[in-house]
Amino acid sequence: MSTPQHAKKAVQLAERLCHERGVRLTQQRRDVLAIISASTRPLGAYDIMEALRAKQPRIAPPTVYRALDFLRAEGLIHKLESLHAYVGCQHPDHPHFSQFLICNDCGDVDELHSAGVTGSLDDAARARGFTPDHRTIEVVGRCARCSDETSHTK
Amino acid sequence: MSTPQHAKKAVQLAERLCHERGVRLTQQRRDVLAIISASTRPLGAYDIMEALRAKQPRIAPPTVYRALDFLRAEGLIHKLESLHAYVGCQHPDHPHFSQFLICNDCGDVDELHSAGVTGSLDDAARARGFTPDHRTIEVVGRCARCSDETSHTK
DNA sequence: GCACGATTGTTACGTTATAACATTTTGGTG
DNA sequence: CACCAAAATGTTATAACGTAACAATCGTGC
Repeated sequence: MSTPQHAKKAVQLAERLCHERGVRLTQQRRDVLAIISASTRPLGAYDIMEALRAKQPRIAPPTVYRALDFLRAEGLIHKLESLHAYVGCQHPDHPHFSQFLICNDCGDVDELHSAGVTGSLDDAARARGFTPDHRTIEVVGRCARCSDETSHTK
Repeated sequence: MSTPQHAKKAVQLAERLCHERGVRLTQQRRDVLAIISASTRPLGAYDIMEALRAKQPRIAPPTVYRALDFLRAEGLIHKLESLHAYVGCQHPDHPHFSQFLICNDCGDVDELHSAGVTGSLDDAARARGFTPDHRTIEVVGRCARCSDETSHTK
């Protein structure tokens, strides 16, 4: 799912989107996005900082968090609250609400965009007079691949 | 919503449930539950520790986290991942999946139990071959009361 | 009483995140 | 081009959240 090619594509798409939006995808931000996009797993901020240090040995936490804030604001990455970790967005080119399936076994994350989930949640919220702004929807469990592995006798 | 009476009732109910389940609601655990139940707001672990120190000045973090772990395992409290904070459970007497509405303005939290939300989320997950275990569903926005306040001219 | 598991105490540390202020870079304007 | 203002980054320090590891104590059943 996440390969060097995938990372390159993600960065190229981000370049285009940021240009269209009149915001600056600086080298730092590009680097952070590339690191996240190249990973098959969610990365913590300090993991990202480690990776950045290959290029810039003196990087400090605020630099990383600022890049993460920017990328999140532009919808280029998502934060998984239940893991304190970050993943690339699968569809950064249009606004959407996501749900995440996080596998306990292999650590892989799948990003969903179920209109039914968002709809029923927003309905339930509005029934209480609540106006939704940001949604955090994460499911921890076991992915299809890992379920298959254990259903076969090893 | 959360008053001293409410806190007392929550503790009494917890007493009964723990007794039925054959687990021990010790003084520490009772104190932590009482502190959380008496608050109108989600409390961080260190907030709780501060409150405990009124009785026991030498409390350290592990003590608090152990009590929180117990109370969560028994379904007596919930953790709000997006706030790193804890709230009392509204319906500890039967197992359920919750969704939380978190007001950006006043900080109040409302606990929902929408079968529609859980159902559509689990459906979406299973459609990907994913087996759900634990769910984190939190909505940040503006509650009814705070919306009312600003719609009236001040 | 005593043996055992459960609970709590204690010390130290790991991880995640931000405040505050200095410096540099960038893009527009005269 | 030189200058300015805003944006971005650097830097230092610290806040906030959470756990590992081991010792001491408590509680219950035998």
